[in-house]
Amino acid sequence: MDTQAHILVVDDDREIRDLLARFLARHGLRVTTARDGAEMMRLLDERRVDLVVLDLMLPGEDGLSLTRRLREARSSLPIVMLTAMGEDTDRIVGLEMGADDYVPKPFNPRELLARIKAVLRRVQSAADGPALPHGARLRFQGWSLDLATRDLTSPDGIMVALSAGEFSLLQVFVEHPRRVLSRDQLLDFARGRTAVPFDRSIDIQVSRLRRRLGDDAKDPQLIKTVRGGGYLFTAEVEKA
Amino acid sequence: MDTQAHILVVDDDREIRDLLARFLARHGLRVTTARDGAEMMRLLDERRVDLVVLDLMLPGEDGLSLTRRLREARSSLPIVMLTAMGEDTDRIVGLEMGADDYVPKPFNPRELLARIKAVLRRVQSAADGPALPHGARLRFQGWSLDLATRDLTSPDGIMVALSAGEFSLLQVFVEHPRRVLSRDQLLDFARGRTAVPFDRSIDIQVSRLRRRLGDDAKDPQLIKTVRGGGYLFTAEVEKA
DNA sequence: CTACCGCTGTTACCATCGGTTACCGAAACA
DNA sequence: TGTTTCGGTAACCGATGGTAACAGCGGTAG
Repeated sequence: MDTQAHILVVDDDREIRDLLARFLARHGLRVTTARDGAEMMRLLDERRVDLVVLDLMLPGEDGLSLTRRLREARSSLPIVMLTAMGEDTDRIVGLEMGADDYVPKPFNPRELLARIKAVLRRVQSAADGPALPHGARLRFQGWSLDLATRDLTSPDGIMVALSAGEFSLLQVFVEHPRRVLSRDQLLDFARGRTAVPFDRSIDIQVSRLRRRLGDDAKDPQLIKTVRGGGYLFTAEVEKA
Repeated sequence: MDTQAHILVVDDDREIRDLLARFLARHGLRVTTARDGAEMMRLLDERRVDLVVLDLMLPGEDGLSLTRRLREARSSLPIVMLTAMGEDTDRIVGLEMGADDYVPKPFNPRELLARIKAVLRRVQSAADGPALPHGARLRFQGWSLDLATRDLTSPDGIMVALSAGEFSLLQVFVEHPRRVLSRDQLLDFARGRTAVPFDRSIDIQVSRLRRRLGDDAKDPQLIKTVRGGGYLFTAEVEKA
């Protein structure tokens, strides 16, 4: 990870959350915590997350069900599961798990850290995991974006060249359409960093992206400005 | 593992097959499953398989008998056996029959993975690397690359000479298409070394490879630059 | 042994990208 | 209406990437 990897720890036990947050942060990871599945889902929507540490036993929806839902929604997001030691659970975990790895409780934080790093390394090293499927194109208002080849095609069929920064910003927009994204969120998703005090870099990139898309800031069709709030990608996005 | 090892899982329980297929695939292995001995034999005939995970209890011919037959037919093929818990006799017999390792049920997937990897390591260090399949040609955007003879043929049928370094870089690209590869990964895969501080050697080799492929860095069709990330081979690669 | 040649990495120079600063106009506020 | 705050973008500059030129190395021919 060129920047700090961002770990989301989901556990209902406050002590464990705090312990892990401190321990992992001390070892160079960015950590956010969530109490339950609902909070996890909300955070995943708002921040770029590189890996989830998920407790199997949670109030409300349990870890297994959440794992299944995550696999459907964000198939490639790595999951490390925390399981209680009983044989029953072990069996269930063994059978149902779609997690990338798991660690039995009570666990040694160092072991958890090692497994997190191993999973991150694996995900990052291209040796496994299928590539993006061919022709996984997204369409919006006549435009067409291929996430695998990073090609953008205009409504009249002309290929438009995007710089890396423009592409990643557009990717964030098409993956979160029709909702207001704050500058902080955009910076987090697109660049994996947080804003410094007078940070205008997102404004600039939005301006440049609008130009590529032929969008006029004074009468925007695709990217609307929400004063005091952020930006809004107004088009409907469909997979094709 | 320079290429993905291919594991054949033989078990009559569908849940276990699916669980293992997903778990092992997540950990960098290629997985095929079979329901019984007959299907296993058919698959072994059709594909290169590096290791078999074999359930002892199977409908029809049982695991022990299959192991014996495998040892006669394909003596060196590694076998990891799944045995019902507590049946000491089975384990002993299994090992005597020639399984390389066994894992008692109910098993911990991680333990199975560890044993599979251990066995693969063992056999791989014994006999290094299987030979390339003869005449395995890869095609992408009209180009054709023969991994065995290291010949590259252009869309108009002209043979293009590649230096050793250009070939190995191209090989890395065609084996990992449609994903962003960092300079570190490319250097690691293609040269087996890690980058030193101001290392530009990959940039240079990419530039030279682009020239061979007639690709323009300013409007690349095959190898795209991802600023701050690495390079991306955009073509779809098919085996022919 | 020597001269030559092709391959690979280093150096150096230039183009492009992306973030910062600065300035301006528009919107919100008083 | 005057003031303040926010957002758009031109202009600038450091960082990143492309590649020509060169140097070192090993292989090969004479």
